[in-house]
Amino acid sequence: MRDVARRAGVSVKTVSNVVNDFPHVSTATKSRVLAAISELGYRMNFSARNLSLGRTGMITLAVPEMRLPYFAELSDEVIVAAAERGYTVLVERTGGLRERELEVLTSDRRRMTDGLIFSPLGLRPADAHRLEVDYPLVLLGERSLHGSVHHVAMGNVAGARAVTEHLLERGRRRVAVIGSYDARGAGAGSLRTQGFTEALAEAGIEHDPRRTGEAIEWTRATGAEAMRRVLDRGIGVDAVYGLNDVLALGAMRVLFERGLRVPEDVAVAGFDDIEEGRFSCPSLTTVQPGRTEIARTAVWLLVDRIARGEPAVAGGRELVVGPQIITRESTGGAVESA
Amino acid sequence: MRDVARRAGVSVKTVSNVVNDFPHVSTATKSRVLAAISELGYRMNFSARNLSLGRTGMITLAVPEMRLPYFAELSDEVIVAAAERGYTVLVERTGGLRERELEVLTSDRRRMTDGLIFSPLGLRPADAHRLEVDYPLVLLGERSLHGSVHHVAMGNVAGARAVTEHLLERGRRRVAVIGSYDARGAGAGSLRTQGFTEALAEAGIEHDPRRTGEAIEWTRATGAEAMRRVLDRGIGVDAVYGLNDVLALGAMRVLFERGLRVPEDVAVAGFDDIEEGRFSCPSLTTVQPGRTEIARTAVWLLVDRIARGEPAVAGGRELVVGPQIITRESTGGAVESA
DNA sequence: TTGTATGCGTTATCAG
DNA sequence: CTGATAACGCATACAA
Repeated sequence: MRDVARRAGVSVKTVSNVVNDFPHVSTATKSRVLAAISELGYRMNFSARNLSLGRTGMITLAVPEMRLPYFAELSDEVIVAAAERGYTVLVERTGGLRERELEVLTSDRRRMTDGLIFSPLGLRPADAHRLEVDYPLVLLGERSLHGSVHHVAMGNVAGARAVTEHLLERGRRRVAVIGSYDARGAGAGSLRTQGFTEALAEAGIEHDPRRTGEAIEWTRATGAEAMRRVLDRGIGVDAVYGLNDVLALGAMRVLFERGLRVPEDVAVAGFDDIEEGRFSCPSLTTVQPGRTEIARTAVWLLVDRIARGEPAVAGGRELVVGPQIITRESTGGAVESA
Repeated sequence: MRDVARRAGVSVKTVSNVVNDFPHVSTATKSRVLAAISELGYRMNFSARNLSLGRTGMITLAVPEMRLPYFAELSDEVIVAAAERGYTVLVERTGGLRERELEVLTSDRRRMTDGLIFSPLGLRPADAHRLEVDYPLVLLGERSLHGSVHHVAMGNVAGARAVTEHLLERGRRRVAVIGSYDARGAGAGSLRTQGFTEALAEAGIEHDPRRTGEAIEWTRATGAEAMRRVLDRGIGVDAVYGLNDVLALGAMRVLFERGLRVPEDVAVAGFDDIEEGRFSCPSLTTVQPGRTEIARTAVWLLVDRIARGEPAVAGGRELVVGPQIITRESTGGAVESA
């Protein structure tokens, strides 16, 4: 930049003004500077700018794994939303492990960016105080672990309720649930289980715990295993609710292997509305949690907080995005959209 | 850091030495400095370090879209491999658009990181010279667009050949191909088409172009559309080769809708070995391109080049990772592993 | 082994 | 509207 200044016969400050498109620059000097810039092939040094500005124009997105379709699709949305606001996204992979999640919150690497959008999975309620960080933070995806942190939640309970009710309306009474009870009590698992339980209770149905297939990780493989365990107990099942779509798809795979027809013998529903479920055979009834809105809202909240330089621990807002049930072939096709 | 130095009664330099774990520091002063650091809650400023060092410890990964399972799984692997080498990954989303891809190569944002791992999709051979950049660059996934750039390729032709031969060995003769011919000639599409064509030719079979379903984008939806077009031409089809797995799964969905059984009526195979194909109904025969090895190799090549500060345009190496065919239910189950 | 001085490339301040 | 100069926080000679 100094070279450019010399070549254009102006000061460094003026070059900076031109580069940053500041208002008070005469057209003449501006074009002279621009000429010098292109002649010298000058490119700005971001590290220097970051140091001077105290900001980096990057935000961190911390998710369990990219290979989980929900997080892949979410990341896409976050990256797009961030780009709209002029931010680039640094991805941290936690594997859903509590250790790694705590590490991300305090790591040095995190400090390279202006803020964090964090989708915790392994964190327990007892870890809530660890979320009182001194940088902009927005939590994603489940119930607030800590009231003072911005948080964009999905309607886990409502969605789970609605989809369970849908199964019951289809005349199913022996509904298996695939996933984890998540005894920690704050995660999506327990909330979705809660919605499921509530719907059953309301219909006067008692859930037989033998129809619960637990799964710590939420993958197709663990969903399949959980489904096998339930079926192997020899208890009748006429519907399966997967706590998310990949679990449901894993379960569906096992039903296929055992020669059970979906939805004739067993209806299947999931949660997340990943694209895969629109093309599975049969296509999967699910809950659309409002992923796009969640991502956009999270980015906006974070960028706002960054812009106004607020301390992160001040008045966190909890925004809940409404879920929408999408009925497809796996429960017998469209009936209603609640 | 100055505060820490003052508090510990040493110089800034000494603090820096401690933080960076330099050898020649006495244990006494070291512990005194560490104490001061924790008392003051000091954290290093990365922007400053980056400015001084001229490196950032970040690399950029440019992919079309995260929601495409292949790239989601690839990203996961790259992130893990980068972490092993102490690097963090910044994700750029190109959408597979040529414009965006060219932009990524020269953008200011790119300059925030030490190097680029780039999976081009829209770039044409004519754009090859645009790859002569002055920073460490590693290309991913297809044939070399430019000889002087490091490049990790998969065995597209060999894999496509093998999987087509597998279909032919199963007695199929009317094989449809779903995807794009990619007339630009350098992309995975044309290479995989080439392998397909070669295998047919070797078996003395002439490919009827009416059995080609083109698709610019490679998604489940475009795969389904392409399959529909082929079937609607009324020409017989006893096998389908999707140029990648999501295309094949989209095609399989259409076969399902039309009441065609897989593999009895129509055998189906894909390319990529995404996890989804292991759990689809039926499970999908495919080509495992060596994703993990590709990601690891790319990261190592890039980090090496960064470490030794070589100009990017010097002697690019092309490494080809061998593909492996994986036979599953969609072609009638395991027969051989080539 | 540790301190001092200087540079990294930008932005901000405050004159002019 | 523009220029000189001081931060920004750390690393790296080189000196002690």
